[in-house]
Amino acid sequence: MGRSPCCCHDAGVKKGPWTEEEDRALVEHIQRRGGNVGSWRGLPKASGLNRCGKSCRLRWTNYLRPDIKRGNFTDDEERLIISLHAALGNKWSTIATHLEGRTDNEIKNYWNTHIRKKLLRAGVDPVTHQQLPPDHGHLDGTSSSATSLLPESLLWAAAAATLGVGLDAGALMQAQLLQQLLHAIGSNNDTANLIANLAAANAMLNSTSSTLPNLLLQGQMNMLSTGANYLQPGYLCNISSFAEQDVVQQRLNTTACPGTSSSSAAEQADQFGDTFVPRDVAPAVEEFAGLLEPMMDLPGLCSMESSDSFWKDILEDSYRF
DNA sequence: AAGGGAGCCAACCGCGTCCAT
DNA sequence: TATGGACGCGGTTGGCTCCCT
Repeated sequence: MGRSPCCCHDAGVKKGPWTEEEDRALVEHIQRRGGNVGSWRGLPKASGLNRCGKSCRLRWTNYLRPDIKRGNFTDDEERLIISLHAALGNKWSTIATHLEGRTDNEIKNYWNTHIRKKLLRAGVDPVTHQQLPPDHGHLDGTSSSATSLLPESLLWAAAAATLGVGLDAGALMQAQLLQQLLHAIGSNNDTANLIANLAAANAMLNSTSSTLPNLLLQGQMNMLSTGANYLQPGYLCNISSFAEQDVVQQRLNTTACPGTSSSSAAEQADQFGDTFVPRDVAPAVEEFAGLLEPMMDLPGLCSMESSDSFWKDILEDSYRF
């Protein structure tokens, strides 16, 4: 399967920055064809451009396409990129499909020039998304308490290992969303981290690419609280509206004294009934439960008896909260 | 004002994959 | 099944701009 010589190697084919005339010629040509490019290889000749077809494709997809979003990345977009990168790695084109109007090249550049440095400053390895060793030179000399409280790398690695093969990116996003929520839950006494992680989770929920309705989150948390039973139910109440300011405040008040909640854990667990999962979304919740079912197999990945077992760590951390 | 370093980003390069034959 | 053309992707480069000295 030999690689065909690219037309870019032809003598006389123009390289480098595109001129306005070239842009106009490319756009007009594609518009004349009703947006249907056809063959990129044949495009330069058909449009009268002295460019390689590859170069034309790149110019169109990265710059001239009408649906490209201009301007700075929003905080929500940034968090979504980080979450997706944690789940997918350097799959820029896949990540780009989750951000409307953003190109893979743009995301890749933004990652390399902004996010990467930001993560390093926060003491997070931008490749593995794990906490860097304490002796790593943080620019601000601090580390994120939320990220250090939960065994996130284990959680995510196990979740990814379990979900990654059989499920699509939407399911992966849901697993990552769960991670964000666990972060939020784990960020006791750290309002900034709590809100940041809730916002990240909320951004994922509101993402146009999210494959599941927001309400399904309730099903997810219900399953986790009753099925896996590794988090105290009190923390999970009404989690879908968690990011609302008043609820955040309520959460902060509650977590200030975790043991002094007015209602018992059992009473709070009851709230996961019809109150929080309305009957009209029950079929959707069921569907989502099916998607997340592989996560229920997570304990099987490592022994409960093992001293470094995954679930044991989770349990210990959750009870500490 | 000028020079140099750093940051940014559009564009290029080459490999992997898909698909038609 | 093998082959080769075409496309798409991720890594890299190079030139422009900004900022600092």
